[in-house]
Amino acid sequence: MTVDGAQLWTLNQRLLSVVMDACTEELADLGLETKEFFVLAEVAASPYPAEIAAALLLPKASVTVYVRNLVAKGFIRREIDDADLRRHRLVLTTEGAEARDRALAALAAEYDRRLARITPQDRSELQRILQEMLTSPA
Amino acid sequence: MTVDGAQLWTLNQRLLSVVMDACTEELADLGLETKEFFVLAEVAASPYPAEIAAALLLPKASVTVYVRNLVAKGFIRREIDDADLRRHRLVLTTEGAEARDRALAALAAEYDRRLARITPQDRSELQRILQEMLTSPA
DNA sequence: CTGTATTAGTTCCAAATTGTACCAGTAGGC
DNA sequence: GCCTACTGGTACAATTTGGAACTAATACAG
Repeated sequence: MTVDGAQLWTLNQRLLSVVMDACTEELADLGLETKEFFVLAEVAASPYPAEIAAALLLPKASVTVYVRNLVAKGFIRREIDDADLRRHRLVLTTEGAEARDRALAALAAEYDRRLARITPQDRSELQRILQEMLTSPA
Repeated sequence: MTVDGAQLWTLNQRLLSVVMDACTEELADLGLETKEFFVLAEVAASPYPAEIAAALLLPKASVTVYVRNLVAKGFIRREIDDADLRRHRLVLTTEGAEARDRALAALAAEYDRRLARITPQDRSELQRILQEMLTSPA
């Protein structure tokens, strides 16, 4: 079971990498770097930089950079939080929401596509292991 | 379905990040940086730097760096490939194989543990979506 | 009120990452 | 053989990333 866990983890990891890599160009067309996209996609759920950093396990300093870029590109706006003047409440612009939705759609499409396209062995292995893991919870 | 694909991707992505993050310290105890671990775990399947770069979607220059570190730590050895003198055939040392196995075990344990521990909503959502995706292939 | 501790966000700069240019070796045409 | 095109790996420079120190604002004890 330990070995299977490792295989599962590896396969899953690889699948996500491949999907992300395949979408990099599409994201670039939308004007988004990979990391910027992660931040953009998180803004609605976590409207403050500190929250984003915690949610995405990114250093605060990095979030500062990505937020700056996203603001410069017009995808988000900073507003001062009246309740706490230290906070920068982040707001999606119309363009930002649209770019995010397109990006997520591209990612989802690629994910589905790849799952059907990875090596048959890898795929059935992934399916078997996920199934097993999900049907016999610890 | 597009939305679900995006949710699935996001949840999965987050789960893997959290697992990796949780294991970082354990890997460090084994003497491994995260990226180095990826390379170490790939050596058996892809014994040449160029193969590793292709498999892990890493730049060749980065693989050079990680391989150098792994060699310095005594986890792998470079051998010249008699059939092609440009190639560096990479060989796991005993210590390397052991470190890799320990690292994979740690990762697997953490993965199982986290799957049982993420937010109940997140978890059932993940389960539902994965199930759906896997039982109705495109 | 003050004083102390904590938090949000940024800046600074060292460290990690990676694009590009490079050299060595291989493959194949002629 | 020679020449050209290509591949494997590395080195160096330029960019990106992130730890630590910093400033501003809040919280809350006394």
